[in-house]
Amino acid sequence: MKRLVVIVGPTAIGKTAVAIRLAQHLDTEIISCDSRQFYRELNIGVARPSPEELSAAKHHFIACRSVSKPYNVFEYEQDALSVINLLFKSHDNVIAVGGSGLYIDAICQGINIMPDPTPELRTALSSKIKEGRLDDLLNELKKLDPDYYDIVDRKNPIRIQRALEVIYTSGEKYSKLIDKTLPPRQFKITKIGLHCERDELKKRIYSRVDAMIATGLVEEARSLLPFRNLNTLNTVGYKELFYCFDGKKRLETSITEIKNHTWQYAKKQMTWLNRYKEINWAERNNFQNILQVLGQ
RNA sequence: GGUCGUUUGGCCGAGGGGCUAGGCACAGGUCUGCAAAACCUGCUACUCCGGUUCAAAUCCGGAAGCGACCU
Repeated sequence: MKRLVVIVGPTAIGKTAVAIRLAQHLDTEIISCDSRQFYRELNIGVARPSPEELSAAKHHFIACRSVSKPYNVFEYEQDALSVINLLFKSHDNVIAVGGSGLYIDAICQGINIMPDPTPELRTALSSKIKEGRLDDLLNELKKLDPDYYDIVDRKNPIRIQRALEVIYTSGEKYSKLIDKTLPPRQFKITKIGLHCERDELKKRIYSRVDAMIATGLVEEARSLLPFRNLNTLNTVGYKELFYCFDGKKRLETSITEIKNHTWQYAKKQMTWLNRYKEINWAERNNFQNILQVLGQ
């Protein structure tokens, strides 16, 4: 049976290096599972693999999109799956690597099919939220889909909006649509979680941020200023610098914030990883251990 | 040395006799199409000493720190 090796772990732990080494070892290619590395305009700030790294092993879904044409999980899942299946025609193993939990789940478990809302509907709903009429939307949701109303995070506007978008465009209950069991994948999945000590990861994050600044993150961010209102630019490493360009913050402050926010991001990634019961943990440096897990 | 002002949690900051804003940071958590996003929970401080009061972070007196001005 074909096998997808999924390498996960918090940001800056060294997933890229492990994935490349493993790709070379298994003579295969890499599917990136990083929701920010999709975008060609984002490079330094999202720690995109270097040209050397990219040529050391074939990567898919790196810099394949523009920030002005964002991906969504469903579209990504479709695309990723077809690439994976294509690769399985000539390879026994394919590697997936990345830090975006939702996207990893989409690859591993799939995601229910739901219709896309029209931009008009989306705008209409989000402007209601901006006007502070979340309660109206909640009442609407309560009426249209009481089951989801019961379980939804009622303080999270994005969740409410999403549910209503789906309900309005599909004419069905959101809770019904997400309830459908997804067919299992036709390939084996082995998840490997990279681990290291907390303080070490923190240090790695901090010094990676310093390295990003040294290699031109500020200039990269400045060039993206025209896109600052796009959601894809609501990203650690850029948003902090935008405030700095406004003169609202000093560069030093922004850099510290990037470090802190990246660390917080890493912690949130861990809470996502905690749901993977079947994960195989390995120390970040222990490649032999990874090979063992894979039975190599 | 004198006068005036100021002193609130790790940081910023509002309030101003009883019910202790808020933000950031930090810690923990949630997650089925914007996910490096969004959201939730926790974190009860008012410089010190004395006084007034049933009750003081809040009023009064003093001390200390800080700031401005004066000599």
